[in-house]
Amino acid sequence: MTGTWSRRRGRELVDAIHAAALEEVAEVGYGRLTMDGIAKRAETARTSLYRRWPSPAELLLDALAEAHPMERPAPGADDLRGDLIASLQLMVDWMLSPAGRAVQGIMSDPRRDPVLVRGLFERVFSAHGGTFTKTVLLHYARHGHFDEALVTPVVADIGEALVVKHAMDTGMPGPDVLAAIVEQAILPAIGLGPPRP
Amino acid sequence: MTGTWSRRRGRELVDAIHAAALEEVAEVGYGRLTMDGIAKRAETARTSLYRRWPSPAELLLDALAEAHPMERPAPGADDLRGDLIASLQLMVDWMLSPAGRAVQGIMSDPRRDPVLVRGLFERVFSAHGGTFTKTVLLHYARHGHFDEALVTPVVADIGEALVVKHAMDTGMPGPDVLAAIVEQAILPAIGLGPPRP
DNA sequence: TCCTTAAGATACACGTGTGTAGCTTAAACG
DNA sequence: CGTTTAAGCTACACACGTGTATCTTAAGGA
Repeated sequence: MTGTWSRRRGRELVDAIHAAALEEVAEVGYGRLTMDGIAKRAETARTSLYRRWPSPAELLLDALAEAHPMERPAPGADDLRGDLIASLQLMVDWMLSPAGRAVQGIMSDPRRDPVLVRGLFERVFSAHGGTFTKTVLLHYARHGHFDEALVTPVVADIGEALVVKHAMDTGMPGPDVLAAIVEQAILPAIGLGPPRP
Repeated sequence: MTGTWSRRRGRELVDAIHAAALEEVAEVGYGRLTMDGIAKRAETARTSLYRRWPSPAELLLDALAEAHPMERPAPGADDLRGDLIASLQLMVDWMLSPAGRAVQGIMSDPRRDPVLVRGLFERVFSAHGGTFTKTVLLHYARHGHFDEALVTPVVADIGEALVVKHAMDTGMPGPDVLAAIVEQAILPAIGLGPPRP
């Protein structure tokens, strides 16, 4: 164009394309993800994309593989309620991140690729010790705060499920809602809740 | 074409188009919903669609407006657990119906139309007395089984949230999972659960 | 039966995405 | 500095969806 100008190459370019792919899928959804859209967003030529990836799906998988992994909950010693809230806050933060929004875009598509989904589960979730609240719950159960047998698959999902539903219905839950979820749903399920004090 | 053949008209044709629209959005998602796709699935000409609707969104809204409404939970007198399971089963049935699958296709799209979503909420959900489990919970609370104040927005969402999450992760929950959700998550939240018997 | 309605079919110009080819030229490296 | 690499650009043929126009013809009512 006019005046001075620089041409991106290698890592720098690839990173820009990865970022563009994550933004694109978060905004338009996996269903509308196109090479063209990613290229335009990354301000590069479509041909540069085809030189490296054969399809938007492969490109996106690459982008997610290089995205920052989500933080892991680090439960303390004696604040189950606080640590549960913190772990849900971690989840909310991740859902708001580019990678998190991209994963939502993929997971919610009726035509989501099973292979891609399995890869996501293994890399993003399982590899990091399961769900957010589960880590915290198991920690406190093993430290004798309650019976570990109470942490069933259903109970381990309560927090995440309510956060996702709230995000779908009303938007991302704030700290007050997270506290309500912990107090009114999770803690009662392990026998430590407000009902019947 | 060859031999005898009939041409659909009026209601018959409109119904076929409606059905096609619901199937289409359930299969390809709201993001990939096109007049062309609906027309092909309904085995009619695209021009016949444009004569009645200006866009896939309007067509879909019409289709949902005419779809069978979901059944309402009918709580009995003395089986809270059973009635909660039944209400969740109702939800699962609805999610598997054409209209239910269509609504999922809409709700999960990053570019979902706020107007369309509000319309859905008012017509499909609110008009029928709120969420599935909430109806049952309020019924039993008002009959003195527990304090109505315990039925907070969060508590009223527990069942639905877990059903949706399970459907996303693993597929539609079976009766055993529904029972686990009721016993391990909903009942404890209103002080009637297994923990601390 | 005749006549009005509207479904079906075809065609069009347009826009957008695909995947490939070929060229130019900036960046990186010896 | 000169050479190699690969990013940027343009063009192409193709496929698909859009929205409109036009014509034929089956269906259903007067």
